[in-house]
Amino acid sequence: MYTLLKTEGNARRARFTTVHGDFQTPAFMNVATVAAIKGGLNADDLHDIDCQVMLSNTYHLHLRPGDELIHELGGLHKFTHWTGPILTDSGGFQVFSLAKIRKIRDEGIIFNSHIDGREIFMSPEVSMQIQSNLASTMAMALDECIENPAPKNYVVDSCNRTVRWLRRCKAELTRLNSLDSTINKHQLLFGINQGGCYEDIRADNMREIAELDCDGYAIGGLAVGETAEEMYNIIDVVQEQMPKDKIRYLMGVGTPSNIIEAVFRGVDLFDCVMPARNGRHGHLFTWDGILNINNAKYERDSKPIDEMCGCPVCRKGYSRAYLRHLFKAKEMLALRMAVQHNLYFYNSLMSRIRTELDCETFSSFRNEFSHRLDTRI
RNA sequence: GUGGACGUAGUUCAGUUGGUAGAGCGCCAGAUUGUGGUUCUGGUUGUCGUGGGUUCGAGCCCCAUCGUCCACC
Repeated sequence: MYTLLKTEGNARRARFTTVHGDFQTPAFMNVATVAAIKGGLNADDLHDIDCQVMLSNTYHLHLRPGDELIHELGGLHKFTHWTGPILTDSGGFQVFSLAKIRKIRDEGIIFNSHIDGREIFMSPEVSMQIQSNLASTMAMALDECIENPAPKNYVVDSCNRTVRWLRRCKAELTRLNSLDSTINKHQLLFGINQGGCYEDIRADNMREIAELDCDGYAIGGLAVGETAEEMYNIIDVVQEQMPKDKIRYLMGVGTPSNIIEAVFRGVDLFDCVMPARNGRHGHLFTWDGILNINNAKYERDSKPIDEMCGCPVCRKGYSRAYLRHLFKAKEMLALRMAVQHNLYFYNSLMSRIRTELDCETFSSFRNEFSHRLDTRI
């Protein structure tokens, strides 16, 4: 349940209530694709970095270890020891990211496994069955994420198909939630808006899926090739058509600046691999901008990554010089510390945004930080 | 002492019959948006041990010398 607490312009401050506890929005979901945060963080570590929501992936967990196995072991919460809310992505993004190995039909998607090449069929019903087995808090509808730019007639056909899939997802999830064997009988369903960079298709699509009364709505298919300005424009167009009383999730976005700009435009929820992936490559987020810890200038730097940061790494005073050494030595501790820092930074960025909204000072915060946080130092 | 092998980029080593000195690693940077821990893209690096000689031209051939290593005395 979405409870709006405050607004500032289009920006929204709210609380989202689930069977696995509440979380405060705007929020960032920490990505654990295969039920693990890459970099070696477990559920206890997630608490230490102020994570509110964990995100896992239907496609990846279906392939390995298998959703039926996770169901047998009591669902993702028991499996991972994470007790808070979990959102599962539907597998739709893999149509985009693994595009070389798939066929899309009206019935569903045919993948070849990136692990062993075997053929996998993913229909809206199958995706819901997998996510029901995983017993996540929130399930995503199966969609097709279209690359930008794409021909208009293809985008129209694809969006129509994604809407038909959403109806099937909703019917199937209603059925699954009523079964005795289902672990989470209150699993929520989020519909996904698509439409590439075409304003009219985006708006029509959003109006159409809003009528289906989902538990939340996502904007998909952004940050996949278009400019930031095009992305912000699409968010402006879509949010006009989004229900005011439902949570809004911008999928796969983004940089700190992208997030601030999207919150400004009315988005509540985010996820992105950037803090984890870039962290693994030594790019660390700070309140002064982004630093690359591999750079020679940090060789003798005894300061923490960010003196303003309260993460488990900075709080204890581990130095930039030490982090740089760990990266150069290719120690796994480097990955762990970098990911802890970056995810904490993202979670604390969201916390800061919520505080600014509570105090009605978000727009001045945006003016001061939106550009700065994405700058390289 | 005698015989032999080897000295080329920070490092390990290629380098054809004598014809504009190369690679891997490292180093220095950049990229990354519903995941790429081993990924991708660029860039930097030379008294070819030293000194002579032959040659139009030498990392390569010849002489000397220094150094390292091996074998035998």
